[in-house]
Amino acid sequence: MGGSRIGEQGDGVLRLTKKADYGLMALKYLAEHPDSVSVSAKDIADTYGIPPQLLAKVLQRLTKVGLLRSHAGMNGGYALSRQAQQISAFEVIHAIDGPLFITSCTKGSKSCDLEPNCTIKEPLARVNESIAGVLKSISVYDLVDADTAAARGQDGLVTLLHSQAV
Amino acid sequence: MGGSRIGEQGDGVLRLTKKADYGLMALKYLAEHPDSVSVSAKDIADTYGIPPQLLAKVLQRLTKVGLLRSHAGMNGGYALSRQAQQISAFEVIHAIDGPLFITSCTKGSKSCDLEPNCTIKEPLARVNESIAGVLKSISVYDLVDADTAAARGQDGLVTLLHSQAV
DNA sequence: TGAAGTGCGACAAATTTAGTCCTATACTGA
DNA sequence: TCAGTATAGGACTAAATTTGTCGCACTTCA
Repeated sequence: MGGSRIGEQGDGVLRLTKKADYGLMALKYLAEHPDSVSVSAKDIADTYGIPPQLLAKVLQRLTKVGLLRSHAGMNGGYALSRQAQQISAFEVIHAIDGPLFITSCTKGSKSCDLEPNCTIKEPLARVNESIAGVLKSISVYDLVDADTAAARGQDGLVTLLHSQAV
Repeated sequence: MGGSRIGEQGDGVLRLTKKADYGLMALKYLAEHPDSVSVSAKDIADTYGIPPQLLAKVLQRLTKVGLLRSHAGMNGGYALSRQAQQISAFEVIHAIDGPLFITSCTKGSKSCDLEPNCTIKEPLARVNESIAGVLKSISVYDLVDADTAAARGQDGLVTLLHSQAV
C-alpha cells in the first residue's frame, strides 16, 4: 500500500454483514459441490457452524432473487440456478443487504434529510460505482479458487487495481 | 429480515458512518475556506446542521491522527494540516471508522471465530484492497470540485472504473 | 477573569444486525 | 396415505453498533 499502512495488514473499508458472508459462503459451497443435486441449508450451516435458521433465510432470499433454485421435501435443498462463473459477488451482496449507499445521508432518491449541503455525496457516488464494479467483476467461481482467478486474465480490473492502487 | 428494499436506483455497496460523512464534510468545508486561520467545530456544525458535540469529537480524532491542526481558546478552531490535495478520503475514513474489513468475520488478525472455513475472506481481501485504492485516489480537494477532479488526469483509476464497471 | 474554544470519558438513546420461534406448506419415500 | 424432511416466511427478542448528549478539565485570548 502506498505508504500509510497503519496497522497489521488487511485494512479495509467495505463492510459486509454476516448475512452477506453467509450467503457468499453458501454459494461457494454449492459451487464446490456441483455433483450434489441439491444441498440443504442445514448441511451448509453445519459445515460452517452458522445458525441454520439464519442461513435458511439468506438462502430463501437468494432463491427469491433467482440466484438459487430450491426444492422442498426430502432430499431437497438448494442449487445454483446458473454457473458459478455467472454469479457475481455484487448480485449476492445486493440481494442480501439491499442497496447500500456510500454516504449514510442518502436514503433512496431523497437528498440529505435536513441540509441541502451534503455536497460530499455526489463525488463519492462515483466511488461507489467503482466499488460496485469491482464487486461485479468477482464471481462465485472466483471464490472457489482464488489463485486460479488471479491467474486468469479476465479480472484485469481487479489485478490492475491491486497492483496500482494499494 | 429487515427491510426488503429491492428496487430503487443508485445502489451501492460501501457504507460510511455518519461520523465519516461529517468528517469529510468538515474537511471539505475547511478546504473551501483557506482564508480562515481556523474554524470552530460549532461553525461547521451550524453550517451543515449536524450535532456540534459529535462533530467536535470527529475533528478531535482527525486532529489526533494529524490530518488537522487545532487551536484552543477564543478564535480557536481547526485547520488542515496539509493541502487538501494531499489528504485522501481513505485517511479520513480510516481515522474515523477505524480499519474495517470486508468480511464481518475477520476480527483483527484472528481468523474466523469458530470455523476454519471462511475461505471467502481471502479472495475478498483483494477486493478490499482495490476499494482502499480507489478511496486513496480521492482527495479532499476532489470533494470540493468534483467536476474539476473528473477532468483531471490523475484519477484515471476512478474514471476507468466508472466507465468500465457500471 | 470570563467567554469561547478544544480534549475526553462516561453514558443514554436510537438504530441496525443477528438470531430464535412458530406455523404453514411442499415434496419424498416407504 | 402418512410420517419425516425440507423450504417459506412472519413475528419477535437479543445483541451489537452507531449516534448523540452531558459534564468536566484545560487552553487561549481579550
